[in-house]
Order: sequence, then structure tokens, then C-alpha cells
Amino acid sequence: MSVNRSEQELVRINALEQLRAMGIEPFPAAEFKASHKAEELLEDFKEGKEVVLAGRLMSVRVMGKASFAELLDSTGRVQIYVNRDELCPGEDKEAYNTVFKKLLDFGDFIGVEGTTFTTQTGEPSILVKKLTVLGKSIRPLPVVKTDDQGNVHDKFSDPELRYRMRYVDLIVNENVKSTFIARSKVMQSMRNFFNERDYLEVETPILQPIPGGASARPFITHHNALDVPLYLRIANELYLKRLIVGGFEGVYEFAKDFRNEGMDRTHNPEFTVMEIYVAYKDYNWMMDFTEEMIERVCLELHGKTSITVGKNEINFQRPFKRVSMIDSIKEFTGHDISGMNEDELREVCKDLKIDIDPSMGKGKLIDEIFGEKCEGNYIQPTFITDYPIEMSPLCKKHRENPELTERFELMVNGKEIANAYSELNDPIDQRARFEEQLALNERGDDEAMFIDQDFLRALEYGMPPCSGMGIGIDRLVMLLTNNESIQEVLFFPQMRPEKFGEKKIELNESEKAIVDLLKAKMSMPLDELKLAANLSNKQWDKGIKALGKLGLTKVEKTDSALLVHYTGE
RNA sequence: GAUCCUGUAGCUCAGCUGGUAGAGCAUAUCACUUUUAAUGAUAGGGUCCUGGGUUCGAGCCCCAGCGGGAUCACCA
Repeated sequence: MSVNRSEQELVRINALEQLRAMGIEPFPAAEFKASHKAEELLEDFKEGKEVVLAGRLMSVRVMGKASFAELLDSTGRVQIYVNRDELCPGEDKEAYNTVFKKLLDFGDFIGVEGTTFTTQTGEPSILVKKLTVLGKSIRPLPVVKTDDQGNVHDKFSDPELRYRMRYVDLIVNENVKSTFIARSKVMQSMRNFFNERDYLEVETPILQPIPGGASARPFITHHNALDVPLYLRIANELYLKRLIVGGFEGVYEFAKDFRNEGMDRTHNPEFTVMEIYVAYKDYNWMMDFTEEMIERVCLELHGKTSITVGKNEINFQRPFKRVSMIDSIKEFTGHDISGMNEDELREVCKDLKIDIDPSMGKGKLIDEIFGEKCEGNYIQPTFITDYPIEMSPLCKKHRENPELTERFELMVNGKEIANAYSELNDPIDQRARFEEQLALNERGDDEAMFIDQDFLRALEYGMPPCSGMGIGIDRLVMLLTNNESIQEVLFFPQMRPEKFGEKKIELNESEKAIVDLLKAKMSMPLDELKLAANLSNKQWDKGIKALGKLGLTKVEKTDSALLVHYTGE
């Protein structure tokens, strides 16, 4: 496959070939043993130390017989000082003059051996005695520069390019890496928190015959050997509960779920949730557990419980506020919806000017009111409790009010972060709830749930009382790293696939017309050809230019006129 | 799905009322042995997203399409 190379790429490929010609392999196989990482070297910087480092060559500043550059490794940047006579003590100055100055480029991987020292301007640096080529880069990176005031120039900021080429984003935009390190730390803190309590990390199927545990449109696929449809999971809840049935008393999973729905700054088709189920507990216990966990995650990440998110200062110090959904609606709308039927709720929605449609049941209506009028008000961490039963088909009925369930969601910065239940373990009730969902489905709510008969069978064998909680990891990380877009916390957010189409050699109509005329005579005067082609000026112009580029025609200038030659087959 | 914004050199971006396609960085050549957005000189580099249209003439105006972003809608 031929690739159109830019001038700079050709220069780099040429340099690569020259290195080989000199007996220097630009992509060596051998291990390169470094003694330090950039960060540890700078942390405990002493002059006169012999060090070996490996990394990417950045910001090369050649000044005749001496040069400065930066070496970027996974931990940061160190300045290197490459001096001709230090690098080449003998007569042969090629390693400096040719290899370093001409054949190495910004972005190449090199290893350096040398001595630490401090420059006149006070910059800790490495005086390079030996330089090893570790990997050539034939495509130039975007050049991002930061001045001494910390202003970034020519920032690589186009979101499309950043997300499509995250590898480039990670190299040139330093803060991007820290977001993903934070993401890993958040998950690590949570794991530690669970493992200390002897809960078991498990894995459950991603390919499911019935996409249960939530209401969402699934991705569908097909298993050839079994000749059955399979779905990418929209949730893992029903499988984790099966494990509680099986006798585990605490299980958790960091799970990728998949939902075939719209994408925006808080939704990606695949996303990560952490779900945990603990036997013999209820949702009150789970609230304590959740706030303890979140407080700790924040402390371990930031060293404090208070963080800035956008314009808001959010404090994760325990305990979090707890408000029932009905009280919340009363507080923000003045309507007491307790005990209302569907028609009364519709009246309330009308009064509050909330858009509704006939497919919505009681639960959905209440959800709309809460989502419209209440949710956004909860900036500080707040547990909203006791959701209406219609919205929560997997959740146990409230011990005091059969219209409600023992459910809570944790709201932070106006958005839902976690969702938890006292899990429904009554198999008869569970079956009835699924059937109600099915009825809703028939009303047109295309997200109501499928019935998973095997899950019901498991419940019939008996599940201990338990409480389960799920946290959207992407959204939690967004919150904790002060990012407002989910794409900033996913390495590779979903994008429309890029077209790497090779340039079509197919000619369009006007190009064909010109070629046909020209082929007959193999060469003719340009004026005559233009006249004969009978094309508009624009079409002629585009057509003849394109043919020239494709190498099918060549224009020759003679004394009398311009001659067009056909050079194709 | 709707609306608005956007697509120009390797990168970041200018481009006036429609009149020869520009800058900085990067690249190449030269100079320069402690610089750090290194500096100075010279040079090369373009499918102005794609396809139509209007026009003597389109990067610019019109139509259609494609990519991306934002705001909605949708979304426990």
C-alpha cells in the first residue's frame, strides 16, 4: 500500500535509512537497562552521578558544538546536554555531527549515559557521554511549547485529533496522563477498601443470552456455533446476585457495560461500573459503607476531602446528607406526592410544566419530576432515598411503605454517582415485578426489562437478604479529576470510525472525458483539448489538474503552445 | 434526531467587500560549546474536508454530503 508522505516524513524515513547505512539499527532488539527514571533523578538530584536513562527526545536545541534537549520518560522530563567533544572524545565526530544533529529527530527514542550536573541557568541536566538509538519516529509530533511563564503555545487541542490519537495526546499534553493515573488510583483505592473486608472480586459474563439487570437498549451479536443471539451486557447485577445465592457473602466486579444509546459528554456506549453485593446488609448499612468508601477514595487521591469541581467546592467528608425522594420533591416543588395515583401525578407534572407522554407510568412520572426539579440542586454529596416501587423492579419494598422501595442514589454536583438497594430476595414478588415491567413494555416503554427465568429460579432456591450498590466509575473519575466530559476519562472514547480510504484512482466524468479525447491522439495542444472536452471552466480546470497529479498527463511548453501528452497506459 | 459553531501547510491559527494562499512553530541549509518558547540568516512545503452551483474569477457566496464540537432531545 502506498502512503502519501509529507515532506517531513520523507526526511525522517531518509534519516532512518542513513542510520542503517552507518550500521546503527534504528529499531534495536536488545534490552536497554536504565538506572533511573526522570522523576526520581530530579527528586534526589546530586551532581556528578553516573546515570543511564531512556526516553523520547523532545525539544532539541542545537547550538553548534553543543546542544540541549529534553528526554521524556513515563515519569517526566529531564534536560540532557550533548556536547560534541564529550560525546566524541576522539577524532571521529560523527556521533555528534551526523547522528545526533542530522539523523535524530524530535520524538525519537534514545538511551543516554552520562553524568549529572547543573547548568549556568540552574537546570539539573545530564552531560551525555554515550547515546543509543532505541526507536526512530517517522511521523512528526505536534510541537507544543511552554514558556517560562507557563503559557502553552501551539497546544494540541483539537478534541477530534486528541481522542482519535490518544497516544499523541498522552505524549504532548502532560495533564492527560495524570487523569488516567488518577483513574487507576481511584479503582485501586476501591479494591483495597473491599479486599480489606474480604469481599471477593469476581468476573461475570459479558455475553449474555438475556440482557437483564437494567433497562436499556442492548448491543446484539450472534454466536455461530450455538446459532443463538447474544447480547453485550447492559448490567451485571443479576449474575452477581446468583453468586450471593451460591453462598458468597460479599462479591464485587469492575465491569464494562454496553448500552446502545446516544452519546454525549456523559454517555459512552461502553462504560465502567463497579457493583458490589453484601449479604445480610440493608441499604442503611450500604449508605454508611458508601460514604466511608468515597471519603477514603478522595482522601487517597487528593490528600483531603474537599475538592473543586467546575465552580463548586465539594466536600466528601462523612456523613452525607440523606433526604427521601418525596421530601425532596416537596422541598423543591411544594407538591406532596405521597400516595398520589397516576392521574394526580400527571396533574402535578402539568402544573410544573414538565413534558410527559402517555407511555409513562407512575414511577416514570415521579422520576421526571425529580430529574427536572430536584436532582440538579444537590451539589454536596446527598443520598436520595426511598424511590417509588415502579422505578425499581429489583429493589425490596420499603419496610414501612409498600409504595416505596429501599433504594438510594448518591447525588454529587447535581448528578447521580451511585445507586443501591436492599435487594429484592422474595422470588414471588420478583416475578410479579418483572411482569409489571413487561406490561409497561407493552405500553411502549421500550426499555422495560426482559424476564430472566434462570435468575428467578436462582432466587427460588433462596437468596439471603443483601444490599447491592453500583457506582459509575467514569462519572466518579470525572468528578474527582474535575473533567466535564466522559471522553476525557476514557483512553479511547467511541468515535465514528475513521476512513483510511486509499485515494480513488477512479476518474470522474470530466476526467474520463479528457482522457478519452487525449488517448485517441496521445498528445494534443491544450487549447484544442479544452475546446473538444466541452467542459465548464471549473470542471476543465479541476479535471486537468487532477490528471496531472495522478501522473496520467503531462503538459509540455513549446514556443508556440502548450502540448498535453498522455502518459498513462 | 434538531439547532448552532467548525474543517486552510506536519502543528496552532490568520485570511478584509469574491481578485496572485499567509504568519508563528516545525522541516532543510548555514552560523553558533551552558540553552530552555534558544538565537540569527536563507529556502522549501497547500486536494483551502468532499461534490455540485453562481461568477470573467470562489478559501470566501449558494446547495448537498462527510468529519468534529457545543446546546437540546434521548438516556436509572
